[in-house]
Amino acid sequence: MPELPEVEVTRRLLAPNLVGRRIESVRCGPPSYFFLTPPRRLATALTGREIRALERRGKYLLMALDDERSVLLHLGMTGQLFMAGAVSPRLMTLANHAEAGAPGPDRHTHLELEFADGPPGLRFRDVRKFGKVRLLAPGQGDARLDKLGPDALSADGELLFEASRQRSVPVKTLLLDQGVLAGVGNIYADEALFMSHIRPTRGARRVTRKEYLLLAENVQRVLRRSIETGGSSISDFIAPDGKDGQFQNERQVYAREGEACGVCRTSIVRIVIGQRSSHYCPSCQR
DNA sequence: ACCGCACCCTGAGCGC
DNA sequence: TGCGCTCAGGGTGCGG
Repeated sequence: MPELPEVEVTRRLLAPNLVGRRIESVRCGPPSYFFLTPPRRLATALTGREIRALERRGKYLLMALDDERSVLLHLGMTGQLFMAGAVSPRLMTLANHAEAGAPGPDRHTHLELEFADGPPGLRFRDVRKFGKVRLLAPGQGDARLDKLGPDALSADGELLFEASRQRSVPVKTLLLDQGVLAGVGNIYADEALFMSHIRPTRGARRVTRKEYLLLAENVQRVLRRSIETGGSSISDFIAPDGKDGQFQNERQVYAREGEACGVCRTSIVRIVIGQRSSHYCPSCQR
């Protein structure tokens, strides 16, 4: 689900619901791949704390607490952060399952926070458990964050060009490298390359400076547009208020294999690059 | 330093 | 209806 736009939409809708509120109780699911900090330790640390801020770094969220500790969150592929009771038109049972007195708690909801001032609480659900939660001590960094390149919302073509010179990978792979540019994922990489008329298979070194300048502009453009429309709700993403994003309706190539290119009517092609599906127009992108 | 690949996990959709 | 297969927007860790 979540690339930069979905994470940013999540942050913007969540922040007003969280900042300034005090955590009264915490419920964690069983220890799993999902918990980088053991759930019991996490629950103890969070209980009684007030949330001071919610920030985004690339596809990560950082929740700052009033004791100078913070919580690092990542949504993985299927993570959903939402306020309890949110009604999702597509995934109705999902958001309400735990609250609606359904038979037993939702086995995919791994973290639940209740607040001292009453409902709604916060829910973190993640079917595939590729998401992550980690408690950070005061001043403690995180190797994952340290490795991130500049944020993709301020993508810089000169930097992309520089980073591309010693790389032998396809340009698509370069765009997905979070150490080069933080926040671009599979959908927006394909879309930005289409907008820039660059074929995703082309070697990163074969892309010119001028093309990287255009590509950086289009990365910014497509990310901003997606944020405006609430992100892409293709399979799992719902916003914290339960609403669907709308950007999937504006996709030009992603998951449009066999459909006509909106510019030239050529059939969109799907191939695999670096174990990820990639989509492009063989006529518009060279 | 870089690259390709296996792997982490669960569910949906498809062909038979 | 059921089975087996493929696919899915994420990232890490390994060996070459």
